[in-house]
Amino acid sequence: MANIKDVAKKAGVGIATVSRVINNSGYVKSETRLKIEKVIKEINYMPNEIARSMTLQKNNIVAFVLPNSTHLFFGELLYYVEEELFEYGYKVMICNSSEQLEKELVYLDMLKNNRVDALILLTNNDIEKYLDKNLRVISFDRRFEGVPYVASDNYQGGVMAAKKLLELGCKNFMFIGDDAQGDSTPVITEVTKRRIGFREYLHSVGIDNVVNIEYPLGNYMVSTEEVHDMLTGHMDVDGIFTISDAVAWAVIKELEKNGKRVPEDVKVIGFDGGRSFINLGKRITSIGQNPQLIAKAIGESISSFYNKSTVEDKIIPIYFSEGETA
Amino acid sequence: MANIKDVAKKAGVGIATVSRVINNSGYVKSETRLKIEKVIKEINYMPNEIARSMTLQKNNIVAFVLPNSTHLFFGELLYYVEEELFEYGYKVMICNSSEQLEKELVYLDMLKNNRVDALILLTNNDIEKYLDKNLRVISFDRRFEGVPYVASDNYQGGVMAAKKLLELGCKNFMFIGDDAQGDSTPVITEVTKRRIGFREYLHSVGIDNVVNIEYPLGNYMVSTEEVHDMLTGHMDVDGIFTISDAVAWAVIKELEKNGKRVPEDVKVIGFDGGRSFINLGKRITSIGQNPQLIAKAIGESISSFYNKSTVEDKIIPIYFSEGETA
DNA sequence: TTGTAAGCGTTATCAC
DNA sequence: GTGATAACGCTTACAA
Repeated sequence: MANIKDVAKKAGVGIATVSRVINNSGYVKSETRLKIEKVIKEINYMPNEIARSMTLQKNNIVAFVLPNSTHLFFGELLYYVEEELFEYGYKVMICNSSEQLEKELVYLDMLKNNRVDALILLTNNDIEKYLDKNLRVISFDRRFEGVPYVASDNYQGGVMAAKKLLELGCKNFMFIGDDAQGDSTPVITEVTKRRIGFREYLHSVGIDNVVNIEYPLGNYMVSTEEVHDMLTGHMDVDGIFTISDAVAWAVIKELEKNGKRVPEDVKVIGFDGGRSFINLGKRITSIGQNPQLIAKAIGESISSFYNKSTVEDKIIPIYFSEGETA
Repeated sequence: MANIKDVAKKAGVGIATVSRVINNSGYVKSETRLKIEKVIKEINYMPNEIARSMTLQKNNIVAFVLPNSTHLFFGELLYYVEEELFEYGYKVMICNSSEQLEKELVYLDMLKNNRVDALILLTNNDIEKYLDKNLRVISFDRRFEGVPYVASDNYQGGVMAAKKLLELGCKNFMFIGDDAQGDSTPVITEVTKRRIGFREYLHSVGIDNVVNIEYPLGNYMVSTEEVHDMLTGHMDVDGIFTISDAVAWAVIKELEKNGKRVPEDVKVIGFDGGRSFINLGKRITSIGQNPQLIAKAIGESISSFYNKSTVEDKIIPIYFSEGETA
């Protein structure tokens, strides 16, 4: 493979001049430039990016660590993050951690190794002790001391769901979502705020008997049996808010199996935006997260690492997504 | 950040010795090794991977170029590819090309740039003229002259679907899938073999009046209107084989809208494995592709680039996936 | 404007 | 066993 020396020799110039031409930097007589460009084409020269990273101490690669890219919402987010960062000239390395701290740490090391310029971290693990504030890490949906984060406005999402169910005349409420209460190391994720917003709003209008279902953190899907157990003894609820559309869907199926009509008898609101479930026959009413806006925020944050001294936290608005289940 | 020189100085040895310790290569007195390891821990040294890539001319990054990672099957494939290559020590860079040749070429350049060691290419574009056989490219589901490929046994998949529908007593057959016949540059993808296998098997048992529906290549989903048009005038068919589960699902919905019962009146077999549609209420009967096996094959091929002179093409077996639509 | 040379942090060759 | 030193291919002072 041809290198910069070959070009310089063949064009009868120094390598510095070739470098100036490639990078459009400094002064080059247009005559010389033309000659060099001709040679570059002739011998089909391409600058070696590894060598470039070496000198520049930057490789324009960002790693996105997430539990599982086949999860509906995460997959969408990955898609938009890649699209957005591409505009900035960054390439995205993907890491499906399967929630394993060990695999997450491998990528954290890659950041320290200079193999990637920044890390987007989407995790429920207790990774705090491995992070420090001068690492270029963006956290999504989770707060770590000193690490900039991006999150949807989960609290308002909860409030919005509560308001909507009230508006529709519901009387008996239920929230279903994962939580860390049962864990040995309790972690407060941003996601928890969906529950908090929901319950606090209901509390503010004098409703306190909300049925609260919690299952272990990080289970992105629930099984039929689990849903069955969750609903057992609570067949009187008529307004359910779930932590995700995937869970909402499972709940709706179980309700219908038990002879309940959705939304006539029970109204169900999910979370994420209902997009991925369009083909399910019934479109889920949902609080929508906007992966495109989130990706944009992440892109800005990453580019801020190199342009600003501080990177701001960002809260992304959610929206109400009309559907057929509430 | 500490480098190898710092370690050497602090340990009172040469950098070559440190390098030997890090890489476990060559002879090092165990006493010296201990001393060096101690220093490495003390100053928290990590070898700079960019520099290493520089000398080794290898960076252990593979780019996976695919149309869209949110497509159900592609997303699964991406997941397993990442998992499999991780075992080999490779990291995966993702590129959603959105079918744009332009974006695919950016990644092809990265391969020539040394930014990635190999490329996994999943495309319907006419990228042939940009490829050459000494590039480390693996193609999935598409054959390019001189480029090793991995594909499911699409032909047998078509045969399997035909046999099954016959076995179930179907008389009037239909195939729905994309194809390049209408394109300016006709491209034969491996996927086309699903159609060929299906039709050839039916032909071999004397059935030639198979209704053949084709739509433009690369549309991974079809709209309600398109499906409506496809079925118009063909309400007598009772055995349908579609190019993907996503299309199968759209077809089933349209059939039911027209008062047909599936599978009682019409039997439908999709392609991909029906996994992603488990929650749809009805599980699609399907010819399954095994993303895990495919990923394994891709991993082997990529590692062969560095160990063998030739990389073999690989055809991955498909399987029949029992469902409720045939 | 242009070229020489130092430096980026490794690995690997080759004397000692 | 070990340590200089030459690559690897680029960017960027600094000198000319």
